Amino acid sequence: MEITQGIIKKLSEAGLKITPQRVAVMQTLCKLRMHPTAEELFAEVSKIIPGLSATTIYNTLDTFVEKGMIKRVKTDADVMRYDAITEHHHHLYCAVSDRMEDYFDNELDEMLSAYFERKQIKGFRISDIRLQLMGDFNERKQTQ
Amino acid sequence: MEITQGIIKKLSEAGLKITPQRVAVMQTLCKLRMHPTAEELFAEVSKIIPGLSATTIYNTLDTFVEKGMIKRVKTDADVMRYDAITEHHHHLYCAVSDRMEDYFDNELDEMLSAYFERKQIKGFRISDIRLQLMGDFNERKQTQ
DNA sequence: CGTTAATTTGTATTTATTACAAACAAGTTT
DNA sequence: AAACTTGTTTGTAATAAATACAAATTAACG
Ligand SMILES: [Mn+2]
Ligand SMILES: [Mn+2]
Ligand SMILES: [Zn+2]
Ligand SMILES: [Zn+2]
Repeated sequence: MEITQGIIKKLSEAGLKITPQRVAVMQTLCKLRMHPTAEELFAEVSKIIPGLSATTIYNTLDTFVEKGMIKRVKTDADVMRYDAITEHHHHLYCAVSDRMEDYFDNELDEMLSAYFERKQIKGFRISDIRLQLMGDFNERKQTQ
Repeated sequence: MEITQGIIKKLSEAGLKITPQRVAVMQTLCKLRMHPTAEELFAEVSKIIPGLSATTIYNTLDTFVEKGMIKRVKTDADVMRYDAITEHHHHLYCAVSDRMEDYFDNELDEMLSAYFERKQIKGFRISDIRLQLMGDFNERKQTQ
């Protein structure tokens, strides 16, 4: 399992013990590209680790966030979501379906850094520019 | 009270009954420029309306959002926040202090619409572009 | 005023998340 | 390999934020 090896490496680099729970959570989060909630992850990871505790999901996600291995993302809804992609990127988001997709755009990023290098904001030092592109996915047939 | 008149006008335009609770919530939300949470609003509005129910805050905010009179905003933390400003704008946000400030920038907006008019995203139609500028407010003396 | 429908309130409930301590297991030491 | 140590997981209980619901209240209208 190539993927598993990568995860194990990441875990030990972060100084964390390699547990089946952690491996499974990271694996699942990488697989689900939908920015799942803790509950969604709990359901999914439980398939791999029967008897898994919900608390472990929360613990694990918190730990991963602390170590910078994953990121939190928020939508307009009242649940925290998680993102396996830690590299800088933006999000496409449809408020109606609460669906969120990743958006990478280097040209955009360069344009924005150039812009804010020129136009400083008084009293604020920017460390990261996140775009949330609101709109709708041209969902096939809007039915369903 | 000029301000109160404006609020009353907005309420009736939205087809809502003018209640002291609604007026006080809107008034307070406009005054607090900090994107308060429902709980913060509850505390603040309670000063004006003693015996106010927390439920009323939630009801009122939901109604206002539905009518497009206010907006929800989210930070990395686990609470919903509300914004009296419905005009298009962006946010400066410091994750450490969980502080959020408004950011208006027409030049930026024009640059971005021009950019995305040219560079279409397959399968997604943009309706709004929201920037979250992460960073830190040059807080005087970082102490406290 | 009196009527009516919308709104508010209080209470109970749900959902998401966190706190905590005992049980357990990963990684290290011998 | 067995014992040790410490971090991790688990289950349960608690909290926080938000929602459901029905009775009490009140704004708006005639
Ligand atoms: Mn806003
Ligand atoms: Mn919550
Ligand atoms: Zn993402
Ligand atoms: Zn704002």
